[in-house]
Amino acid sequence: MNRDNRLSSILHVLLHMADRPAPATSETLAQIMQTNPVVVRRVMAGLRKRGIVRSERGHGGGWTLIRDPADVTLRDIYDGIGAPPLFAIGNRNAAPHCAIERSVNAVLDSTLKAAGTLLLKSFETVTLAKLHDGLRRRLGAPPSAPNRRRVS
Amino acid sequence: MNRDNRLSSILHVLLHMADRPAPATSETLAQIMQTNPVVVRRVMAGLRKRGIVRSERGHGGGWTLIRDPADVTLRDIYDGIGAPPLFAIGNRNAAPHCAIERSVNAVLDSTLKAAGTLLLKSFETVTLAKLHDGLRRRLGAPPSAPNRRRVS
DNA sequence: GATTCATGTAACTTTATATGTTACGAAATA
DNA sequence: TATTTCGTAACATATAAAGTTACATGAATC
Repeated sequence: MNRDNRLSSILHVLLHMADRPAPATSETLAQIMQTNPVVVRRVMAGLRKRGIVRSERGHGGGWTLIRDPADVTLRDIYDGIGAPPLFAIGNRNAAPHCAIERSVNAVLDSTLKAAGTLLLKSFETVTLAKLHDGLRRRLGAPPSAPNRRRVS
Repeated sequence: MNRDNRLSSILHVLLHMADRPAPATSETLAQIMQTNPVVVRRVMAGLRKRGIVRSERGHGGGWTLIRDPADVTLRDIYDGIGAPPLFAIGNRNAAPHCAIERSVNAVLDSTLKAAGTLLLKSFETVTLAKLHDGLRRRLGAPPSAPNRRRVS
């Protein structure tokens, strides 16, 4: 199975955006993500719908983070990319005829659902600001100030 | 991403095996799983290595559950199929050059790892016997007796 | 208003991986 | 020896993420 990397990719990009004067073009962000600008637009479109970023067209256009990094959680971003499946394992048939299989599926589903709920809860505790400050400490840099210019 | 259904499938098959006089051929189990006998052998091979089932060749051969269903947990079966990835989400690059990306990856990894550990712990609490009795209650059937003949 | 820049999005291609299939060898029983 | 059944390599198919191309839309600059 191919892993869905959008959450990881977009987190990375958003942290770069928090360190830059807005707006950043899809082209610029694509270089950071090491991918194609269309992939950037596709994934950012979901965040725009949830009011996390804004896009502007034409000269000087691009993408801008429009919410306070302290208010944006990993959960918000996860929802922004469409809340894709969390687990790589699952049931074969959604509604099997065999009663034994239905019973197995029910147990597995509820187990996974409980684990997923916990994971999403932990996503809620991680904000962009925390990540931002956390990595600054790792890098030995001074505490963050929003939107100060800084080289990638 | 394609979901890995082996855990679900094999659980289903093992519960059928617990209800049958052993051994059951790959052909028979394939019909229960609605798949190909080779797929059955492939997945059962992992369980054999961990001493959960035994295989015999030739006339009257097939697969036999050789551990007490009360001692076989979901975790054992998960390990038996090779402990495949639990999550459908993950990092893009294992070892990125960008420090920000490394930091993001580290946070995401540790979050997923913690969730995975909890999930595996819950797998350890589910045994074949519990599933077996649980579904009997659902079906209104009498309490289980090991290896009693029963139609699929 | 024409040109350039940048997003919006549909359509298609590529890639990865789980699953399915074919083929044939090895071992056990009748 | 013939039949049954597993063991396994090799190949085919299906699905979904990611990548790419193409072109339309809108905004800023000239």
